[in-house]
Amino acid sequence: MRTMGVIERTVEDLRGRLAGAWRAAAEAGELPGGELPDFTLGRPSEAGHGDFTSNLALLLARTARKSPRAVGEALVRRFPAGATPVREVEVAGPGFLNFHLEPGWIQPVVEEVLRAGAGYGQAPARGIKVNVEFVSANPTGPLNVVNARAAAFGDALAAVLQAAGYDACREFYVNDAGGQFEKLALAMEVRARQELGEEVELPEGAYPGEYVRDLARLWLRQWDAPAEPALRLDLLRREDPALREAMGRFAVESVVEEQRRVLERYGVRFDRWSRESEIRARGLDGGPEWVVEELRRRGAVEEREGALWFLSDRYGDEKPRVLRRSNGELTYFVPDVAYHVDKFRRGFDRVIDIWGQDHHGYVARMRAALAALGYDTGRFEVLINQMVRLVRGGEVVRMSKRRGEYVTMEELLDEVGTDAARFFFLMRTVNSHMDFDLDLAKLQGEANPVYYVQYAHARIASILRQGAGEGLTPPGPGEVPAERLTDPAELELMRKLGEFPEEIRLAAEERAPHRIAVYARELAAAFHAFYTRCRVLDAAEPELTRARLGLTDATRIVLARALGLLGVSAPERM
RNA sequence: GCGCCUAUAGCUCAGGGGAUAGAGCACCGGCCUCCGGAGCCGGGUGCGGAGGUUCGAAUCCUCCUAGGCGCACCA
Repeated sequence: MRTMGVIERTVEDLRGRLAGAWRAAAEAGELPGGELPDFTLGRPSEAGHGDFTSNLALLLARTARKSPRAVGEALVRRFPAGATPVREVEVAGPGFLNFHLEPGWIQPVVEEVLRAGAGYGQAPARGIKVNVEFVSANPTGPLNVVNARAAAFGDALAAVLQAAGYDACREFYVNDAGGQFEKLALAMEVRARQELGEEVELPEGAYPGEYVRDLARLWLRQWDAPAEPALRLDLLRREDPALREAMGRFAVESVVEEQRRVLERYGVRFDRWSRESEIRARGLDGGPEWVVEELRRRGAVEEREGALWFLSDRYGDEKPRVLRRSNGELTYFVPDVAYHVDKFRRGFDRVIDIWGQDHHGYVARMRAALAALGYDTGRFEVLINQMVRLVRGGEVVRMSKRRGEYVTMEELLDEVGTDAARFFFLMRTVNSHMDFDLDLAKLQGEANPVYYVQYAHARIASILRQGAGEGLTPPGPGEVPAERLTDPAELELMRKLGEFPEEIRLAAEERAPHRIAVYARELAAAFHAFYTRCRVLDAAEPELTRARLGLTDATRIVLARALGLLGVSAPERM
């Protein structure tokens, strides 16, 4: 049995008492009985409206044939005593019930945070396995800024899921086979020939990126063949499939290694790197051929014009999709289905994919395939990571992938750093297009929201250092005279601390880690306001100092945890 | 043409049925005898348009407009 946070406890108490007031009023004939409506009990939008507010009177007014305010008055008259110290319940506005509590209600939160430490907000394990697959960039070139956004999002989502009690796995799918691979391998061969001095054009079907030159050069350096260029060129011009394949493999491994390195620099570490080549190699044992046969067995395919079609329109897709082309090759789709089946077979209760906007048209067919194979598609989710435009000096930075011109993820990190990049991406919802202001992200100053939050943490660290120098150490659990914390800024800060567990839960449920970024900013703001109003270290007031040190330390814990979920550092000094 | 996403303050964005719609930037004022001024406080005729549902709509539904992205026997 888990212990509830002070806000959860209070909400439950007030809800119960409000329901009790309704029952009592109904029994007295003041209000109609029947079903209790699904009413809200939450934080009001405005400070003057109390600590909690409810819309119950508004919802009951219709069936009661009374004005909402009259219903409210009846509920207030019957409102029973209980655990939470309620100073006043007022009927306000069109009929809201506003609960004004005694300041003591929130004070236990300091104790809760100090007791839980870094585990504050951590939900107990639910025993639900979630797979989060993200980035999964083609191994044909360096990662770009959209990949950086996906990486920040996927990593933070997994962290938030873990905090919410899920068993989350971060996974990267390497498309190291199929058409893109062939294009890369071909480009390697031609680039190597160019490198050896041959005047040869890059053909249409080859991967155009300039970096393939570097890879070809690296490959040549380690090529196990006679060193004479003429001989080497001769070998390459034979266009030997095995040699080309080897070059392709070399390129893929180099690129994947490079991607892994950049991601690690970004603080993203995957639990698993799955490979399309391995899925393909499985054949009838859960591989692409198995998918085809299983769909056939279930009557979901049709032979037409020499190709094999999956009748995906029977499963919610727009139209049938090709599984095997008339030239005998499987489409990319088939191993991809096998890969998703593999995730379910590995025991994941939920499978979450983060895809780029340009793949959203692919969602319906993947869903259809899983449905046709008998999987519950409610367990499969696709989140779409929208485009990123880089803005510098008020101008959109032009990028063209076709011409191989784009800002790489690494260049982005060089320019603004990991903390700013991650925080900027995570301030936004994932499914809306975003402008990334490079100038703002680079600013080491007040304008930059990431520093605002980090500054709060550094400031706390500084206070604690200063206090330690004066023999004023933060109190442990059980040593905080929290009843001394009554300033509005202190109450607001405690309230924010209390909201953290719920924020984690909502961020996980809504797949919205940006909630944590927004929360971190709000928590930092609440601390800065507290700091300005309330002096922490005051030798003349040892009790108050102890209480405020406890609150300060609790804020440090939660700020560090929130930043940690986002993958942003929480510096002691800046 | 069809589908998905988006449209909120001058700019970048939160808010996804509740009261007077928020924050940062920018702009204009204040605030250090004192723990870090990378801070605090104050300053706002904004929900693309039109209908609809509702006691109540930025939020839900329909249509329209604008932008992005898809709609291969590519991946």
